Amino acid sequence: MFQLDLKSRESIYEQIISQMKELIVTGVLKEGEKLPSVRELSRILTVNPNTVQKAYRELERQGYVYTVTGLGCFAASLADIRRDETAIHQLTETLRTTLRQLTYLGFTRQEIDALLDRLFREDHQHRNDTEKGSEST
Amino acid sequence: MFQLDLKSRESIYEQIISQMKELIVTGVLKEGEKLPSVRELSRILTVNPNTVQKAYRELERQGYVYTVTGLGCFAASLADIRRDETAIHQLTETLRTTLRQLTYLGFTRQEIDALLDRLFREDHQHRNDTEKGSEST
Amino acid sequence: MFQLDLKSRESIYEQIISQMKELIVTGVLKEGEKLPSVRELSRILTVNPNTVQKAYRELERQGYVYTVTGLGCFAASLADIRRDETAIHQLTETLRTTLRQLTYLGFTRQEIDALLDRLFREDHQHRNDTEKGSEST
Amino acid sequence: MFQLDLKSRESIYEQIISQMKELIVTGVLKEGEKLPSVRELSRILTVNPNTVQKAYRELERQGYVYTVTGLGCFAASLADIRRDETAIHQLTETLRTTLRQLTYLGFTRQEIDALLDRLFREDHQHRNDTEKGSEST
DNA sequence: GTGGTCTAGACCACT
DNA sequence: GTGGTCTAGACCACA
Repeated sequence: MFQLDLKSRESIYEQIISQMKELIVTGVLKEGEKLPSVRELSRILTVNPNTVQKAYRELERQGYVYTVTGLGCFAASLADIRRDETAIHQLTETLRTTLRQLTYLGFTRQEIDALLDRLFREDHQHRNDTEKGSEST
Repeated sequence: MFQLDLKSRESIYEQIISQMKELIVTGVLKEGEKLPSVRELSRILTVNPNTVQKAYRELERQGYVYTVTGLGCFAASLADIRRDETAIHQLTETLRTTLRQLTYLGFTRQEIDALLDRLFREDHQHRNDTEKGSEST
Repeated sequence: MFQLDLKSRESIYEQIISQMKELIVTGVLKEGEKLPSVRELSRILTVNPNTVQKAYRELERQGYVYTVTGLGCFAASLADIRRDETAIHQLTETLRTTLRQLTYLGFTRQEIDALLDRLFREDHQHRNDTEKGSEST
Repeated sequence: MFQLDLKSRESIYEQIISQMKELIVTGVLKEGEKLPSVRELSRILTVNPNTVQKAYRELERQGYVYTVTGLGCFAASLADIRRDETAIHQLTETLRTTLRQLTYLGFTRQEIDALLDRLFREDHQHRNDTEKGSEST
């Protein structure tokens, strides 16, 4: 379910955040569904509960989950999440920087468009594979 | 010449790296041209010399500059830089992740294409402004 | 009758307390009238009986209800409740802090007065709506 | 400089946040001025560095300070802070609840207005005292 | 020196 | 059981 890379530059709690976001936003975790408890996930990943706690707290702050003390942590509604302008703005800026650097490396507009097309096709393929994988589970 | 933003989450040495890359790859610093010395640049930017030193070392590792002991640091050739498959691969992966996250947030292929178009136009504008600015200097 | 919001940061027993207070103090629950039993309310709200129990105990401690062993929990008299200097003092202190923080954020006395006026009007509207709603029930 | 109340219902890191906000927003800590380092403040308050760290991180997230790794934490500009709509919204909601509860306790609009007037006068007095205090330091 | 992350283990309030 | 806070002490990257 989770793939932690301890050697990655991305810190553990950030990896938990981004992977949990993916589970929620792809619908694997549906609205109102309970996330594993802090202690449970910390056991599964063999990391400290505080690390999971930090990730969950940030997910709540960003509106991806909501917390009920004594009950647990639950996935928020996709409609709410998608209204998150901050996330969109950050992604746009990343995109801007990446495109600019590609042009610096000599890529033409046409080459970049071709690259994007390839990525879209691969992503589409990836999603189909994932869906088939989750169906069979 | 340089714009450091202390409030940015990007560390200072990373800002030096990306701005120096931009100067080289846009041709402001031509092949073989000498970069300011570590001490000089650290004085100009009022940052710690160690910080500039770290940026220069990383630029050399990535092939953007080469160091001649006793003489200083010089811009590498654009042809060499652009042959750097590692950089291209990393940018492609960043692009892939960013596009995927945008689709997660509900963006359609059409909306993403429109966004890319906007970014290209803004970047074109940006480069024109920069060129005019450097001409007058 | 009750509106629990699990997503709220306010804990469930606190939500029960404040809503029960509102029912008593607005006269929906009249002096001496019996509150639903702990078990009954916990079933209605689908929350843990301990949670309702905790809310009732706190309401009694604050003088809003009184318990007759074996019979249940009853609304106290408004006259008694309103003589509660502790509640008034706490609200005054909350008010003081809130007003001060608004001035910190740059609000002038005039802007705060305008804000208060708006809140009074909205509250008046709210109460009219609620009364109509309870009449039809 | 700081007054921590370990018995308070407000947690330590929240007390640090609110008191640091007050120092910034009242101008005791001016824009760009350095806050005490995490370790230093933790020593002063005899609390764990992690607790101070948590408070600083939240202050940064809310835009009251900005962080430069390796240099420290600095007060942000008042102009930026005052554009924080979230804080204003939360204070407005607190105000709404408080006013409503006062009316529940039998307060008339006139009595509440008189109370507000008293609080404004006391707060004005309080601020004059504080300014004199900081002048003499 | 600075902030940032992580572990280990404790205690609390809420359900 | 749940999440939330706190301590003690370690290690890392950055300036």
